[in-house]
Amino acid sequence: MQIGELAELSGLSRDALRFYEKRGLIQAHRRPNGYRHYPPETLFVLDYVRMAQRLGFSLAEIESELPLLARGGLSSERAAAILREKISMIDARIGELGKLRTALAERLESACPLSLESQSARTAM
Amino acid sequence: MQIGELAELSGLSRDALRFYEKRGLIQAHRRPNGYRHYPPETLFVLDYVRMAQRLGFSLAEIESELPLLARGGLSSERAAAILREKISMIDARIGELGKLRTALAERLESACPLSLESQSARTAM
DNA sequence: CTAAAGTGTGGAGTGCACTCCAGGGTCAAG
DNA sequence: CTTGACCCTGGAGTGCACTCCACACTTTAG
Repeated sequence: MQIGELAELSGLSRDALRFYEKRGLIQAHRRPNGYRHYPPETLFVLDYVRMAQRLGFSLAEIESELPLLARGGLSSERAAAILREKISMIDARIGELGKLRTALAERLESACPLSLESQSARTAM
Repeated sequence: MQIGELAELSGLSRDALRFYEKRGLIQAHRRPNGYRHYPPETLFVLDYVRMAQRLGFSLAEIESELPLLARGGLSSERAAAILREKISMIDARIGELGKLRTALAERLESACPLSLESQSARTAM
């Protein structure tokens, strides 16, 4: 697969893909003519990157774990530790979202969903 | 409360607070000497802003709903609709996090948590 | 009265994650 | 053999969310 196709399938721009390659998030083989050639798994890597990114992780954070997970650079225990840490970060984030959801839902159920000034100190929203 | 105290209590910089004011996220009264004066509720607004932001909403998105929620600019129905929309966005996000969590947990339980290339197409991570 | 700490403004600078562009090579179709 | 679609590189530009700075005024402590 060359860059145009990958761009289309992944929904990312060619420039973004080249940028990700520079940062080490994805890799490409080169054809004799210099064109990049991607294995199909690259799509899964990109899916993961995009999802993690949408959930608030920076490319730097994604970068630091992805090679470990995808290309097995380290020991199993180390990788497992990273996974566990990541999972607890996700749990924390889910918890926060739940809190925010509750706050919004309460406000929605209350007679008057407006005005923060008047309701003052009861909820953080 | 003046800006220094608010900065300390909220964990934001004075510059960030002045920036938020320019954008309309918070408001300050002015003392005769020109100093900003904040009512204590500002802390709740800032809590909300920070939480929403950490969860991936841009200031522009937060901005567009906050005045409605906090200062009651529109009708109740409109505000309620915005709240409902926001809640469903949150639900969607929680769902995505759950999927990501499952994918990571599966990988953790599998004998070899490493290598994406070798596992290929089963999970997107 | 002076020094230090706090506040004001406007504007330039920063880091991130791209995006766009100029100038140029490659390849398949007609 | 030309035309159009695709690809390459390096570097400049963009939008967001701040952050830093210079210079000036105010307030508080000694």
